[in-house]
Amino acid sequence: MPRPARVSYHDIKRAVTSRIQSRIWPQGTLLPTEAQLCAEFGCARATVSRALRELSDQGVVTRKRKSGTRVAILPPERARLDIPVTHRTVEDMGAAYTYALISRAEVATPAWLTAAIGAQENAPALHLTALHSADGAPFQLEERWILIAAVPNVREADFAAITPTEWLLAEVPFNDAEIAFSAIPADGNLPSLLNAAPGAPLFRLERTTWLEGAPVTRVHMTYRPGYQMRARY
Amino acid sequence: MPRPARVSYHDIKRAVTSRIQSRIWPQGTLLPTEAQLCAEFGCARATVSRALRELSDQGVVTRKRKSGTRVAILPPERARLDIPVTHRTVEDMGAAYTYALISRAEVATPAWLTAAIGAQENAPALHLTALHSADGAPFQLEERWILIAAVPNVREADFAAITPTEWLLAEVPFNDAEIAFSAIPADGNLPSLLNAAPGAPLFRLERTTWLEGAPVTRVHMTYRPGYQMRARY
DNA sequence: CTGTCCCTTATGTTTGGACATATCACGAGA
DNA sequence: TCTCGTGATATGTCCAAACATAAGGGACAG
Repeated sequence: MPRPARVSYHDIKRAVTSRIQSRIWPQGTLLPTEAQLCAEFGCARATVSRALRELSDQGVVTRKRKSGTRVAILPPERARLDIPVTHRTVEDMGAAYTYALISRAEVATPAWLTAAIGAQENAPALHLTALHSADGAPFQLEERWILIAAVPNVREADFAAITPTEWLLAEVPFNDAEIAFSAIPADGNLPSLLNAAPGAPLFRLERTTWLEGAPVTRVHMTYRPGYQMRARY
Repeated sequence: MPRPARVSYHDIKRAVTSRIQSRIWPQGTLLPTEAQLCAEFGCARATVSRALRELSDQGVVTRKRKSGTRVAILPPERARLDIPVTHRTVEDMGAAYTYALISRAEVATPAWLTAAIGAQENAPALHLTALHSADGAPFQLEERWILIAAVPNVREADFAAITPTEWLLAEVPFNDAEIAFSAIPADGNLPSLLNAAPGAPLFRLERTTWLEGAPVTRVHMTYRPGYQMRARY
């Protein structure tokens, strides 16, 4: 098989993954050193290095100085999940997106929340609920707390005109976030707002974001009955 | 501010993210070219290039040949989710892990499945159900179909001794996978097996994997009531 | 036998240089 | 006016060389 005039790091990635998948290098195997590989492929060490670094980022191999590079044991099923803003999710389904603010109030952060995110007791927060709809049918209910200390100008934001998610993305940088997925029963005002049978299972995404270690906002996004969140990898 | 003798691509990443977060470069801004940046930081273009490439991988900036590098508009909320094998999930909770095979049978792939994953009609499959427990309490119910054509030696596998996930990870490479999360009601045998109230909301993860475009296996993993799947990013 | 020091080795990073390639912008020709 | 080329430009990739750094392993002393 003729090899291209110049060997790309893509070629090396392909060759290595192929040997791993065909069990030429079973899991746990120590693979040749960068120097050996670049001799084999006839390219610079930087090229091999980049290929192996990217495979390491993907979790296909693990690398350690001096020890060398090994085929990862139990590839840790790593999925990259893109969570677009609801606006886009709905439009990608080919539906018309509409948004309505349901409630807005300044409150003291509830105790369960301060404990969960590491905020000060009774820190003032803006509490919002909003409904995102697809073709007029309820799609997602958003319940959000924004810590006013973290974003003082949130008081001036007009959340009837722009969704909290989009306002925050535009106004507030954040370093760190945590998400959690769970299944919850439709209770409280969920059945009527999301057009669900009482007690019906609903998919919920919770996200908390921090800036420099200080909590900024927490959101609960509860989807309409039957919603599935998907990802490929 | 004194700068280190040699500038690392980490320094550049920090400097760039800092300018983005502090709104010196608001979203959509075209940032200086690599050549300009490496003049500013006093380093080689390859160093700037690596920094910007990694920021691009993280979704912080978007790059296009000739056009240049821009601060990403609406950073697409990209989460990397690590889904360890159940074995590890349970042990990471500090609980004792046990596993039991509940049923094993060769069946024709059900029609809804062939349609969903692109398999042949009535393709023979191995159908398994198994229960994963933490400290003796049901933790996750696994229901799996393995296409025998894709993995002929699955007939010899002893799934009483090893979990299907771990056997497959060790035996079968795969290129491509899709996962979906949803909330489902506890019905059928779920209430008794997972110790859930009938109709209670349960979190479910579905995963399908392919090898060279041919489906290999589909699994439904249903978690005990109240389970949350978490990720940081 | 055990702990310390040092040498070796494999990966990690930077450099300065070169060529490749996508694509924007502009100008000539239809 | 519109279309098609063509050059300029910013990113994409590769190279050869060098130094940095973590860590395994052996020599040596206690």
